[in-house]
Amino acid sequence: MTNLNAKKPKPAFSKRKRVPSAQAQEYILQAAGELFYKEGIRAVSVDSVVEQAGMNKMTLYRQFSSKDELILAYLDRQSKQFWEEWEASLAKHPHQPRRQIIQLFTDLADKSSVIGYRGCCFSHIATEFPDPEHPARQLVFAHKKAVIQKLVELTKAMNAPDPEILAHSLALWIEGAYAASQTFGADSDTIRMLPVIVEKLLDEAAPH
Amino acid sequence: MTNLNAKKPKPAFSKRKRVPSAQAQEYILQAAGELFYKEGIRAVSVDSVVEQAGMNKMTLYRQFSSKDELILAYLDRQSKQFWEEWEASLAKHPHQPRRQIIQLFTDLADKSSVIGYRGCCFSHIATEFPDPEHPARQLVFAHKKAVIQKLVELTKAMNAPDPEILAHSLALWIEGAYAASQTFGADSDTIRMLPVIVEKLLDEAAPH
DNA sequence: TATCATTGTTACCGATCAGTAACATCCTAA
DNA sequence: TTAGGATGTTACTGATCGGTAACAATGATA
Repeated sequence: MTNLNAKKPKPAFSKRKRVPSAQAQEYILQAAGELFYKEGIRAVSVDSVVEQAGMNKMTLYRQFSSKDELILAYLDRQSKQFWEEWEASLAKHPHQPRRQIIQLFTDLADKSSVIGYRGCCFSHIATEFPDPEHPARQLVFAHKKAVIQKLVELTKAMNAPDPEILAHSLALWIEGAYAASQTFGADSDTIRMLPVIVEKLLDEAAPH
Repeated sequence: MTNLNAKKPKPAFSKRKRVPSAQAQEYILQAAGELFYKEGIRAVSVDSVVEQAGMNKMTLYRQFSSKDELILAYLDRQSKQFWEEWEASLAKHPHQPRRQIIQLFTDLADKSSVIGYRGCCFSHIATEFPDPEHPARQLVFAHKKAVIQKLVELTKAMNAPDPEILAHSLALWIEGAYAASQTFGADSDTIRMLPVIVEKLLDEAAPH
């Protein structure tokens, strides 16, 4: 009752296995990736990340000094994965920028049609963290800027008369697809039309 | 010390003014509108809404049975405002659907360039409430569907050969503009190009 | 074998959250 | 004048949040 400092002996089951910090970090980032994307970043507690990872909260806080830092690590991972998928799309049609662009959108439409798809995790950040000065927002800014830059390279490579305009048009559709996939779910007319309208735009912007 | 049930007499300043419930509701919805949009819905507490409104928490809970219900009322308001602005854009060029569409995007670009603009509050909901069955999500779904429907009406009115395709193309750009304005802020190349690319698309989709 | 940094575990902190009970005060209508 | 419903105010609940202290167990190295 009054013995506030009582130490419970605890059976000390010692079910615990020692996990090297690098692997623990991996588990935690994987769990964070799933939960943040599925449920939203603010909605996911550090405790639930830890539980999903099968780790202990202290283990997390020994790797990441705060939830914010965990979020940054999460975004870093997502960005790497994004560019891997991007390059995978391009690799299907080497040196054919027009077909590469169409492939990007076809793959995007495919991904958007998977149940559980929730759009772009970077856009989620922009919504969930209104302060543009937040470090996570800076990562979002850099990421989206890089996407436009890569699109410009592609539209230049296909000799579009106005590569900037075309690239921004495409970038807006990418963003739109992210949003639409969230609103309308896996079965969306808009998403289904996406590759078609891109092809039409490319035809008109730079006849081949 | 131990007198837990002590009632503090309170000077009873009686600074309180009685406000009829309808007006209280108005104050609360106005405060909720500002805060939800600016800071995000999950990030805004009921207490802060109440404080911003200059009301008391009980006053809020006598009008809205829960925060969720307040959110629904907030969305209802935003939807009404959205359609008012939409109609205002159309009214600038009666019976000229092509110019009406361009006006919609011009006005959208203008709004997106205002400091503090945070994109589409309905898209925020989709991000912040992952459960598609959430009543707020249903409102978002209905709203976005209505937008596409209205766009189809416009593209049909301008005798586009494929009004559905054109309408969805435009809808994707609207969504994209919302997202881009958040990422890049008030000074965005993408947003600046928006009216131009729309005009180009309209020219090519349905020559006038 | 002894050392000691690393890892595992529990219990806790103060803050904040959505929501409510209980009571004080006011205003209107009869 | 009075009764009673509407409104104002305070203080509270139980849950959850991000983050930490303190200590126990472990295992590689010397």
